[in-house]
Amino acid sequence: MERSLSARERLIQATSNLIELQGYHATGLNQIIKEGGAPKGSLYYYFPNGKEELVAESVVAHGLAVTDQIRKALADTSDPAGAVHAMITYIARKFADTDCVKAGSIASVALETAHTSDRLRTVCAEIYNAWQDAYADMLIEHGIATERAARIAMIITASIEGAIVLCRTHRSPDPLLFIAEELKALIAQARR
Amino acid sequence: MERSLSARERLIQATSNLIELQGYHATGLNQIIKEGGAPKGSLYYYFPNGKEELVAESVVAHGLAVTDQIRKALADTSDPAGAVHAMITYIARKFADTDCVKAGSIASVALETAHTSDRLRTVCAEIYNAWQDAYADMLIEHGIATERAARIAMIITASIEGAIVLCRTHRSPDPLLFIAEELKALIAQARR
DNA sequence: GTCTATATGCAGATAGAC
DNA sequence: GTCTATCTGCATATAGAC
Repeated sequence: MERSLSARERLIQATSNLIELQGYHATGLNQIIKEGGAPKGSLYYYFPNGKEELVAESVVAHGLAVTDQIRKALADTSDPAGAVHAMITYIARKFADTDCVKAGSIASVALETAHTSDRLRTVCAEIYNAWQDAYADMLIEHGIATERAARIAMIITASIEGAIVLCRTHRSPDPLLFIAEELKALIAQARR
Repeated sequence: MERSLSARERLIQATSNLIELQGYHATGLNQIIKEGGAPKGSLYYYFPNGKEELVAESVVAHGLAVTDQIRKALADTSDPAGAVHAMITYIARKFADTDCVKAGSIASVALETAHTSDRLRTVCAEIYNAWQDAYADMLIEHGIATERAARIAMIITASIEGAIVLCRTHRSPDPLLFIAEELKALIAQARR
């Protein structure tokens, strides 16, 4: 872990990394402080509400960073179908390059906490909305009607999150590559 | 829990229900035996390898039942796009009727165990393949080329699993209803 | 602000009576 | 085959020294 970051930042980073790899319940605070190079006292100093608060901040930080990446990947293109296709193949490559782990999903936190923590459920919902809005805005800019754009943005978000589940299960980037093709076809057809 | 089922069956049923609601790590064996009405001794008598074995059997049983439902829902139709649409709206209704919980997904087990249990990861992979094959067979029967059918079957599987994550996060069946529309459009277009 | 030692509880697993 | 009592370990969280 980078020593240049503050203890607080290191804890958030470590939390993001470990939770993406292992999930929410399987990741213990002892492991987080070890990986983040900070003692337990600091954790409860910066995050008085414990694990829920630490994970909430970590999901927000991660989610907003991904939102930026999505918006940048889709900006200034004349080919929305191709841009979405390129973005997903990029995710697939990153996934393959990290031993079939890192793809930027928050699905494990969303699934594991939706039923027990309203705070974490709401945080995940807001991040998903931000991602979906990024897709929808781009589609609307290219002439797709608002309601249709919202639906296509929804299937982009859902199929990426679902494909990441399949990629991890099969230990292969193929599910992401397959849905990239089909989403490209869907968007191209919607513009006619 | 039904007293007519054997203790073994009750344990498997209870495991399926609790894990769909809470996830893998959040569901304890003590809760499973309480809900299933069986003592811990019976659990380790029937499942000597403990939680991993119990959950593996439970995922297989659940997964095969869902495979049957998919195949039945798609059999004997002249309209593949409409059949997929109807099937997904049926899942959305069941989800809404169960306080936004039950939709038949195995994503939480898949995500939580992909990195730590090869047995559970493989079991989930086989179930996902069975679902995907059910979609692909139907599409091929209706004249879609084999490779395209495999890709569409993949996006059906991925977007349903992903939409269920979104549905649980937003506490709404809308994500499933939205992807049902778009998958219908995609399949209809592929047949032309 | 930083760190360690500890409290409390429940997890999965096992031993052994019946 | 069925059941209970118990083991060991790690979880989150806290108290308090420095």
